[in-house]
Amino acid sequence: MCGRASLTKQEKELEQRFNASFYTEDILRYNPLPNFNLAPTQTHPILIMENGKHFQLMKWGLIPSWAKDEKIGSKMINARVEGLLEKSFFKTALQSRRCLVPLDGFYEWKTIQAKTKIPFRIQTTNQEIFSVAGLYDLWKNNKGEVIYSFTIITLPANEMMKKIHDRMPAILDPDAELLWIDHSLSMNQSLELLSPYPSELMHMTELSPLVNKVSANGPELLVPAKRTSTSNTLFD
DNA sequence: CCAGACGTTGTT
DNA sequence: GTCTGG
DNA sequence: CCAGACGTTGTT
DNA sequence: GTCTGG
Repeated sequence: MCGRASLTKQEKELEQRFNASFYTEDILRYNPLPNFNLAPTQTHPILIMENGKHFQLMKWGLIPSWAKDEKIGSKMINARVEGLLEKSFFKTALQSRRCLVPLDGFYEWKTIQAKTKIPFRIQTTNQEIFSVAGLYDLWKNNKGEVIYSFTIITLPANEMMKKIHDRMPAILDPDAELLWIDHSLSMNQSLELLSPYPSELMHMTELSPLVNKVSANGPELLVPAKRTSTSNTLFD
């Protein structure tokens, strides 16, 4: 699964990386970056291809347009790639509402025992911004305000990720990013772009439990955990 | 046809 | 909205 | 994902 | 235990 992430860069860096721009009013009203602890329901800049490439602020957790209540969104933070074509929940989004989720890391917790979990930060080896394949939708609340929301597609874990978890987010090869949000692709063509990112191009760092708290959000979260006597048995 | 669901994860 | 179940 | 709350009534 | 909030 993928339930927490980071994008520790500024808006300007994001604009340069994707050659796309923010809406000025979004930046004035919100201040989404940098974010050291992106959690479900929080607002994140998402890249879409509507009237040109631009970043749209969206809440993490897909709220389908027909939902009566936005609460469903906080559960719909991931979509398994294996089920995308079979589930009405996601199928229409896969057809016409694909998006890129820019991140520079994500967090996973390795379960040691029922009540013991250790957080890890996973990055690409170049430590740069990468894109995760996502889906989005628009939902109207009872005031008539439009709420954008997104979900992150997950794949079976690659060899590196298997050490801590059996799923991983669908990180896209940079060459596949623009295709993923291209409207001319069929659903099947878009699915062909999704494959586990190579273990050799990723690396992970054990963190302290500071990151557990959603309210914690600063560079101190990224400091690697001090090795302890239990650490040596983590991957048995 | 209509009615009702629509999701993932982890844990047991 | 769209799919599944009956 | 984890952390934290989980409720109703009447009165001001 | 289960749901909500972030």
